[in-house]
Amino acid sequence: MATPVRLYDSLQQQKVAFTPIVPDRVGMYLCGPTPYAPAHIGHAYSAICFDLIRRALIFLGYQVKFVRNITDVEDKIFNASAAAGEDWLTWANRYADAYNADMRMFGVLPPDVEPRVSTHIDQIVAITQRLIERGKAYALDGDVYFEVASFPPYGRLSGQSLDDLQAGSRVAVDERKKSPFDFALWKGAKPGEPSWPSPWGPGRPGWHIECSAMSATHLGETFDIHAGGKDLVFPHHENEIAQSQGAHGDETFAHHWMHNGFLNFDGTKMSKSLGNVLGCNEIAAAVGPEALRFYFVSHHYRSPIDFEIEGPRDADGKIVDPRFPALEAADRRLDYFYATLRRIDEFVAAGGDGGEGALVPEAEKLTGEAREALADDFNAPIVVAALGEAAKVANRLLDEGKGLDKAVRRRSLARLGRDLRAVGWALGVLGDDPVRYAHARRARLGKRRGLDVAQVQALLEARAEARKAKDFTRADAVRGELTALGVEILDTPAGTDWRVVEPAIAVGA
RNA sequence: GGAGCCGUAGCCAAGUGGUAAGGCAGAGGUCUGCAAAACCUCCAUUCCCCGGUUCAAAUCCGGGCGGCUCCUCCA
Repeated sequence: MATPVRLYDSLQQQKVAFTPIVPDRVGMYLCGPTPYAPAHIGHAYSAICFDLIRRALIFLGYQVKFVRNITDVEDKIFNASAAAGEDWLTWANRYADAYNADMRMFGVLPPDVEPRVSTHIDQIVAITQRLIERGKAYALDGDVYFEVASFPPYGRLSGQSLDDLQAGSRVAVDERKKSPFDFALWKGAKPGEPSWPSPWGPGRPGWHIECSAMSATHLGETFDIHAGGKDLVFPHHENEIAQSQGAHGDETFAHHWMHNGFLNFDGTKMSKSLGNVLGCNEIAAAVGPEALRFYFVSHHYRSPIDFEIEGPRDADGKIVDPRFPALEAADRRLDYFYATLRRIDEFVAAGGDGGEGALVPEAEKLTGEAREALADDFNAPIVVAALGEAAKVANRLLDEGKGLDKAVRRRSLARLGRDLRAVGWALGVLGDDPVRYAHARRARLGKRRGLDVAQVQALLEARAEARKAKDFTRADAVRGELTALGVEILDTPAGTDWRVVEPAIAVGA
């Protein structure tokens, strides 16, 4: 049986007990991207937050069906592809593929179903028709609008009344509509835009209806969890509720709503107009994709997350060669975990896992602690702390073996290695091979430093010779040269290993 | 104008009624030819401020102050 979970439900605005519709199974829908440009780290944050929740549910024993859509019929796609003189669907597909490649890089599991608007037009037309039949929508000059007044609970999710919205409206009012808040389910075709036939003439879906249609198609009219970025609460999710319940009944649709916090830069939201949008690749090249993931899961998914950017500034105050201190710290911490795993692996490989039997008590705590923390609204930061404790125990066992039964020590370390990986999986980290990770990290940092590996090797050999000859003055001098290059020496009984450290951050005025 | 979030050590960050997790940085130590790594010890009588409720509050309530967001496309 799966571990009972408490989660924060944005509709009820409190932590509630999660009761799946079918025991031990979860149907989950996440609003996916509109692929018209390369993905930025805001996309990654949302995807990673809910990938974490999905993995945590699986870790806790649930069978999860995870649906994440691709909104491939949308103005932004039409505009961008038209400007480039390319077919809109080809354009959307290319960016959808790029999005998926980026998310894979960040350890996001592919969705079980990835529905696209372009292949669900029939379902969208059907649900629109049903809304008209039920008196919740009206056709108007080839468009179809949802009539907000027909759905009294409107505004419940975002905690606003229609009156409040009316008062502060900044929307350009379309006079034909019955209410300014009525929104389009179907938009009549405009010249040069793709369109599909419908009972109201050729046209295409409005923005919100696709999620109502696709969630019902793949998860049913009623399902467990609907998730998305906090920014989607209004109007997108509000409208989804109105459409779905309008079409299928008041008790239908998502049992729980979950929203992740915003991603900010130096305290301000990321937005294209501010020019502070950061691409996925830029981050991956700087600190490695897993460090970004580790940084994200070190924060609770509902908290806003802030990026610091530092670096020398040019005359206009714009940062050149941006650095991300927090992400670099995450990268170093990740390196600690992988180094610990590597030590464990080598120890177990050399002498076995000790077979069955008793363990040191600290070596069997991790999984239980992780389960408890994840079951309480997916508290990943607590899990990260528990991982740290487990790694510390492992390093201690590796350093100090005396006074301890040999088999107990081996078993404990083998267990810690397994549990670190199992719990790491739940967070989407520590899945790489430690040796490969170390090499990739060294290569990445070496590249950033412009390191000449042959030169490093030569210096390492020179130092080894000097040490062999007990010429420690010379050995230390060579190490000084290496340090200046950013190379850190790690002497071990097995030989000398090395790694690259990040350069100090120069903060410009 | 309406709605909401947030404010915990030098920094990052959990905790949301029972007496402040964890990480980074810092100090000391073990180990080491010396280092690095790893490990050990120390590092918030206190959670923006002021009132209130309570046996008990960082956590609940009221009032301030400060920061952010949504109401328009946005992950």
